[in-house]
Amino acid sequence: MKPTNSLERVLAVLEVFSEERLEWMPEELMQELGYSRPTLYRYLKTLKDAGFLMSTRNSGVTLGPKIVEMDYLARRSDVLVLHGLPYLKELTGAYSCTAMLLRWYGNKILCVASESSTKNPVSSYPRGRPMPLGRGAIARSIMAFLPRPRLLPLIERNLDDLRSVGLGDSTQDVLKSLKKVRKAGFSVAYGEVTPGAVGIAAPILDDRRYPIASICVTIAGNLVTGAEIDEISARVGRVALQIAAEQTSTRRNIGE
Amino acid sequence: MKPTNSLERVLAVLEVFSEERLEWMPEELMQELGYSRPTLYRYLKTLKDAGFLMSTRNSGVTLGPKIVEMDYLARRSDVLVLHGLPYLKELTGAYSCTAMLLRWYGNKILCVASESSTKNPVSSYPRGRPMPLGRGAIARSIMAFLPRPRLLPLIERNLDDLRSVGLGDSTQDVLKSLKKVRKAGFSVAYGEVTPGAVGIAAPILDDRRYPIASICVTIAGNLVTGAEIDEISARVGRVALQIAAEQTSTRRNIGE
DNA sequence: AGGATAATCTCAATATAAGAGATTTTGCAT
DNA sequence: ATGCAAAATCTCTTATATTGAGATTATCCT
Repeated sequence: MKPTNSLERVLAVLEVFSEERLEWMPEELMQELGYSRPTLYRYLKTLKDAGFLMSTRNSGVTLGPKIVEMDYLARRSDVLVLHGLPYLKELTGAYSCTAMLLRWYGNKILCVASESSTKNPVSSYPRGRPMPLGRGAIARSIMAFLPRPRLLPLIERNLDDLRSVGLGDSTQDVLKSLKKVRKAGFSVAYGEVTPGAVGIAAPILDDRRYPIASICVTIAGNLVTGAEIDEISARVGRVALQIAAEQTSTRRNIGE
Repeated sequence: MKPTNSLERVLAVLEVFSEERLEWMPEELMQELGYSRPTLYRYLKTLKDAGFLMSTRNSGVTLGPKIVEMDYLARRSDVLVLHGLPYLKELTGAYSCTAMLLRWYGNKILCVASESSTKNPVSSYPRGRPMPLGRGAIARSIMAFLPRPRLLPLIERNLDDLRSVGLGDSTQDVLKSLKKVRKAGFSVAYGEVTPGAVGIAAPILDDRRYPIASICVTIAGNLVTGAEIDEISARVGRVALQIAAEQTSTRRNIGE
């Protein structure tokens, strides 16, 4: 995805920030993005004036306060979060666990809401943190419902991980495993992302049965029996359906 | 600030989202921003592809998942948050209260971190929520340290609010009240923002004594005596100085 | 299936981004 | 304070990308 117009080139500046690289110097950005000095500084000025970036002491730049403000608004406008939160609370009320809501966007799985009822959660992905694609119940719950052409390249790219968690050796085997998940409607993983943690996830599908998100309960493995996992799985699956139902019914009356 | 180039015009699309208006229809955006149909749709496509916006099922747009992801990164790169959080925990550990860290940017006071040690906090501004400028200990703690030319228009614009909380009837009176705050180094407010809540705030100044942020403790009024408020005030003031000392960062002010 | 609404495309006119290099401003040490 | 080096901005021309009216296609909803 190389930028083709100036709009995308400005936005590309924001794309370079990552967990590994939270601060950039102008020189580095020129290098990384291939922009000339005046151009880069023009972009930076625009982004800083809008609050998307701010300068640091050592003349570097980091993400700015406008982002913070917009995330607050995003929390309030995301129907998935709004509808889902009560269910997360319900689940954390029922079990000593962490319950999360994760969106499937681009090629990422992104946590958008997270609730915990345990002091030291075995695994707590906070809002905004992307999840790995190749391992864990969440990834599988989503992949299982992706259309083949979308799915295949993902499997190829993550085959090593998928193999290591026992999904199968070949693409075909993985597809077979995913078919089972599809049939069950949920997915369970034992310590794939965090050692000792059991993850139970169910996809949230839109009216075309395309996965838009996943709901997941993470619980310490030594706290639950197999029967309990079955019980929780069924419950998570039910909740996923309920959230999905509420999503598709969000219609608006025309004519305001 | 009317957009002068295409970069600012794209970003202006993101500016229209507010707590009152979380979702926009393309038609409305054309109207509001004055862009032609193809242009608006081009912008929307760019912003959606980058994840800054997403479409809703009624063909409207809302803020998208990229925002969520970037806020996660922003939390990890903001030295104010990183240095400040332990102090917030210290304060919520010592008192049954809410402790917050708020940035001064543009003409806004924006909460960037918030911790509570009480079940039902009397007032809990979450991260990302802007604070009113005319009332409350926080606003005053910052205004007291603004240079005159920057301060005067702010006072004029919020004179009604400032008057109603007893800061003075004229601009001159308000200036006098703020001078006292400046001398004390902190500010206390009784139920100005939330009825029954006492707010105690101290500014975080950069090396030029320009306010970049404020730290605030909010506590239920019926929980504290006057003496305790004095104690907390001194403590909040000390913490503000400590955080300021640790700031190796933001020297420049953003969004002038 | 059909009508209405939403989104995209075409293409000419024109405004406007980009960059090399000079210049100014700022940061920092003495 | 003073001066030096690094950082940021400016100038100005060229060429290119952006724009919008209107037509066209895709999508939604009954």
